[in-house]
Amino acid sequence: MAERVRLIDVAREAGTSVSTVSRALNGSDLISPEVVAHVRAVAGELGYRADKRAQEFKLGRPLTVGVTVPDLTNPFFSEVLKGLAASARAGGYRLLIGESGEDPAEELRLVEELVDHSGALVLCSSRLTRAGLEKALALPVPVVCINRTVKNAGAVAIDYRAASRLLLEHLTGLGHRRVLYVGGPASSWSDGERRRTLRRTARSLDVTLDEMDGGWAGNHGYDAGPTVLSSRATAVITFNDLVGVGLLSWMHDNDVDVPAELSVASYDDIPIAAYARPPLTSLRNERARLGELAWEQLATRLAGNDWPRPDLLTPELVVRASTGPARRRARIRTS
Amino acid sequence: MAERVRLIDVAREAGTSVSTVSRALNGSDLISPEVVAHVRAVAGELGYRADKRAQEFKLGRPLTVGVTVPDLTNPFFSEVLKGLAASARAGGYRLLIGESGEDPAEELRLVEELVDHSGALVLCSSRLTRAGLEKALALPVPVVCINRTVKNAGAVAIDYRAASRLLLEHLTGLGHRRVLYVGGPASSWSDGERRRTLRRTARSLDVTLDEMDGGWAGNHGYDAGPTVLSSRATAVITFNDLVGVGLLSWMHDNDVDVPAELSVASYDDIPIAAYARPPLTSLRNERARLGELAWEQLATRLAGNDWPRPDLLTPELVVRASTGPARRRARIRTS
DNA sequence: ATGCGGAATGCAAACGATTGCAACCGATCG
DNA sequence: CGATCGGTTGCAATCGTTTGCATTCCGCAT
Repeated sequence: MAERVRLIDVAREAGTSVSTVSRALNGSDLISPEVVAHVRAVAGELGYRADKRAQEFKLGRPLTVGVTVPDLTNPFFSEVLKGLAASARAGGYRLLIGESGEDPAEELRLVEELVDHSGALVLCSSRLTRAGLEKALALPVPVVCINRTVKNAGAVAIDYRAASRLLLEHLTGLGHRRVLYVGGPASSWSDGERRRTLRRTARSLDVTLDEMDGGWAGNHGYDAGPTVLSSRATAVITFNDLVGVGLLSWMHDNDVDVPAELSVASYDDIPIAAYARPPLTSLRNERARLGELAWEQLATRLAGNDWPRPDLLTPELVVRASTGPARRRARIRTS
Repeated sequence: MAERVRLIDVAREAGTSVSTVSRALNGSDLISPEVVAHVRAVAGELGYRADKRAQEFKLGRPLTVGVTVPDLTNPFFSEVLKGLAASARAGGYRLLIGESGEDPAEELRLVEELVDHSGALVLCSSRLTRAGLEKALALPVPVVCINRTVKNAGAVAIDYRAASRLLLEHLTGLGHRRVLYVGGPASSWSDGERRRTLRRTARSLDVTLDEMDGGWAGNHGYDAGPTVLSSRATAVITFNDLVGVGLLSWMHDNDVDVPAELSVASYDDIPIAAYARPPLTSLRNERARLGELAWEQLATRLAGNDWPRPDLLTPELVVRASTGPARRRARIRTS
């Protein structure tokens, strides 16, 4: 923890003015090469580092992007952040990350705070209410939504219509006619989309779709076990892999044979899906790409152009051992 | 995206000077209550938001903490971040998060960048080389290390000595005399600590400890399967749960009965450990608390005091079905 | 009436950097 | 030999906010 060196210190030491130092360091062509070399040398010696706060303040544009995510520990969001961080960094921007804890009110507070420090906002799987979202979009910075489509803002999302179709076609192909969806958090837009598209596709495929409420974590899936077992569905689709793995775990504990007695499939294909027993059939999506695309939209906008059209990412079905042919008759077991 | 409102705009509209507006908004007692009310009203109407960049610049202290983590998608780090973010936020600070991708050189670059924007640094499970760390500590901001002890800096860590003892005592209690450790990333200080303390404890418990190199993710554990199986150990300790789950998965695929033929235990107890089959015996640690403590150290230091002594968090062994009595004789199977 | 004190307010100087413009230099040209 | 010019350099203003100090205004005591 040494003392902070300022431009004026370098100037004094180098025997020039601050303007000269500034120009030398920033590579202006108005300065003679020898002076540049000298100043650079002195600056290096003194360990000068520009005060970015002063710099950004003077230049007027914050090189920071504020990001909100519902939950940092969810692998889906971590990977989106990974992609976003890498792209933003390449573009000279940094990420200010805030976690809302799946709470719409907290997310709004977060947004208000982040905007004060950022030149742009990325809302990842925003749990904001309609009104909250309007408020966010009225802020004096560009906003991109990931996994939530809105007007007058950037938007990148998973193509849930395609996703749901892939899942249901896979299951009907295995002979399933009755499918249960174990839902996610009520405030999640993507849960809504999953339900909507599942319903619609189920209708067109002549599949009966049951729905139940769930959540986003492993325990939500585990706890759903009894209800799932007592339902008449032969296949289950869970909100995400964490829920799916939790459900598989309950089935294992209760000696339900997956997939012989029940098929389980899910969205997202996070790494552990492959290591679940049985390995979980899931929809792979390029989450990191989602972050990259969000940045691209933002970059376009920051360059002064209009918002590009929303990006939609089509997932890919990864079939594993958790799904199999529908059993022929009703389950005999008494739960 | 509206126009930016500045103090001077509010002042003009309210018919006062900027100083009055500033004082009114910041709650100085030098201003008459009516004026305060009026100014507040006008500011609200105009939608004034202070330019934090200018504010922090003027006040001279950056209210931002830079954090590096090796990998955002690792649940261990996510939870540390969660705890850190919450505490820092409560203290009026924000987090600037950077991901090094497990790469020491990249982490150093990251540190250099973060420090320009932050008033303090937290290095989470730093992969920095000794020299890199020295460099970081020489920076003009206070630095806290999580899971890596250093002098002249803040430090909070898991008590790996206690951790390793808990694991080995559990295993010896089950009759295991030969244990294999599947290691983590070479650049990880905590892997070094785990090895060191395991060796030491093994000696004192008269257990034979074998070691092999591994990594930090599920596939590292899965890939370690053949080597593990062909070893003479009856129990395995993995670097972390991700590796452990991967290993369990391989054992399942290859019909090795865990824990009858082989016991598996691990560090960290991330949520999925409980949902693995069999559920994984692991060491629970309060990762979020690690983040909170890091903040507390930082806060003490920022308040002008000396660094407090390092915090050590003692983990707790969660025994699950992946560990059991040692088998009596050498394995017969041919891998 | 004058002076004085306290409360409320405004003026102006910072913070550390960037940058338009003026000033300066030596050399070249008329 | 003085004016001019291109190439360097320094002066000073500026970004939006905070804050020490001066100023104003009031009432009240002398």
